[in-house]
Amino acid sequence: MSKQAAALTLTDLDAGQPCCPPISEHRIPAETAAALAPAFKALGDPVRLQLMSMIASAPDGEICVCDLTPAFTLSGPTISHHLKTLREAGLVDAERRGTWVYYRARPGIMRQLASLLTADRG
Amino acid sequence: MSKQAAALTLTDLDAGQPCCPPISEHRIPAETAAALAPAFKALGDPVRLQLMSMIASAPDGEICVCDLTPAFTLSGPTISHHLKTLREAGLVDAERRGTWVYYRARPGIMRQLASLLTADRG
DNA sequence: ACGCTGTTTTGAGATCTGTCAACCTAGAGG
DNA sequence: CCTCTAGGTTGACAGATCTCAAAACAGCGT
Repeated sequence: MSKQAAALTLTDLDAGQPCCPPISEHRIPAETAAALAPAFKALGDPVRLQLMSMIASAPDGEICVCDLTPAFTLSGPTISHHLKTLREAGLVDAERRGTWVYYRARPGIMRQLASLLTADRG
Repeated sequence: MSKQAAALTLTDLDAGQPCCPPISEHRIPAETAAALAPAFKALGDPVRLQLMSMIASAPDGEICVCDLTPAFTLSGPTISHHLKTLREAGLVDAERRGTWVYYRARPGIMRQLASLLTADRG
């Protein structure tokens, strides 16, 4: 990294909606890049991208860790670590209900990442 | 990488257009995740995200490295390294014309990444 | 209280990443 | 051929990341 000044945090991105025009229209300032990069970084691992997909496409909007773990040939702690990374990136929320923990996607940030990549011109 | 079976490569993603529905609609298979994750990973660094933004928003569709480097307080080799990462992720193309090297965004992959994140429901 | 199952945390090791200094290559212009 | 500038490559180092085993924590049963 480097030194960022004002520091937009990732949770800020959930509140305001448009955040910024597509990168094909305007250069994003350094602070915006610093705020958004961690979200892309979190999606930059095959396991996490697949986890994110499973969570986002869950029929009830949420999915149990017990349904996520057996989909991979990875240990429980490793899946838990990746889920924590997605959580800290602000991409998902977790809720414990009794024995099981359920994960749910946060649509706001995903929408912002998508709009950032969407080119409105050629 | 590792050992994936069919192995979609990143350059494949440029050809076919829709590649896959949004992750909020269907789980993406492991091969798709493995193919797309490197692109997200490349965007997961603040410097590269800003570089990508500068390239994608360049007025003539392309921008000289000599215009990119002075925008950062980083050494030339470091910028060159990040540009190589973006190149290998299939996000940009480079062309040398005389003394200077020009970078240009590849719209296909960006569009696919965006559509992957775009939720059509909820 | 005890044990059992699901999930997270901790600790450790191997690999990867961001950065720079030093060096190399490509082209322009004498 | 020589020199100058624009970029890229190599080597090295500190710090981050991925993974697992072991331990800890949280609830549910009995």
